[in-house]
Amino acid sequence: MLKIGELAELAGISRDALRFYEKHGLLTPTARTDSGYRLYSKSDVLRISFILSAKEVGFTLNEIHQLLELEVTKDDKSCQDVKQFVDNKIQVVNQRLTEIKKIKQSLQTLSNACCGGDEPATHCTILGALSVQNR
Amino acid sequence: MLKIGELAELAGISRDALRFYEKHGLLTPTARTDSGYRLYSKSDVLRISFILSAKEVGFTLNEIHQLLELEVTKDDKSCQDVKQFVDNKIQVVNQRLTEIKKIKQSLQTLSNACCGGDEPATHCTILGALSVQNR
DNA sequence: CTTGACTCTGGTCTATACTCCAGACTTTAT
DNA sequence: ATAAAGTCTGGAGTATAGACCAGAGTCAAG
Repeated sequence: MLKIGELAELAGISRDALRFYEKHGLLTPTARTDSGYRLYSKSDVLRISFILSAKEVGFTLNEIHQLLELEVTKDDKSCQDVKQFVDNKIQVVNQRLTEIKKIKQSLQTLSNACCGGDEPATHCTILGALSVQNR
Repeated sequence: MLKIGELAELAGISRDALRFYEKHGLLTPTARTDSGYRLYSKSDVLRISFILSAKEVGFTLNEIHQLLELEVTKDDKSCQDVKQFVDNKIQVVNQRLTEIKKIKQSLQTLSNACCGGDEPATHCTILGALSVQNR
């Protein structure tokens, strides 16, 4: 079991952020010491890593909450509901995937066009690379 | 040339958002009418679409600004600088790509495990699907 | 030539996602 | 045993990304 500072360091975020997530129902420590210190288990570590991954790619804490909520409420829901919700999210993720690939493509094009040498970058036209192929 | 309302509708955002982007140096309309109305050109449309794509996948307006800044400052910079900056961003994008693929994988696993029928979703264990394979 | 829709600037307000105290208690190291 | 480091709760403050509003000017249609 990890104390808050240890998990914070492991996850690369602040203690305050962990308390913030707890306050908003995203991650409740598995246990507390008698003196009230938060204790995080292995599964808490996995959970926080999911939260951070999801955040990284642009989900809001609210959306992440909904995703995690599924676990808690699944007994009260039909398979149908869960599947629908999840398939919906998959669509969102797919869209995001498409966008990010485009952006990568743009940056790659720019990088390739750019010789990398010492001279001014006048002909390394980023907007040519960036905007043309979006949407 | 488009007026602000027209571009707003086209891009699917608010007029206020467009003014906000302008205020923060992301998108200055190509021209103004004599009376001060903003006029947006075709390239402004491309630019806004890039901004929105980038935002969609989790870049902050600040990061987007940096990306677009490249275009403006490229004459003062060496190819080397530009290439370095861009290659750096590509790394970030790659990371994001990895994260989002993991999340998609997780959701997909969950969706597959879920029969989609009428019964309670007890065995559609999202955390099993979600957390195990992250990071 | 007026009415309604649109735009302007400037300002205040809001939600999200934290960060940063303060004051008190707990744990750890020497 | 005591000092330093860590943790607790509660509350205030901050940055981002806009939304919303007021009062005034502009434009297009009938």
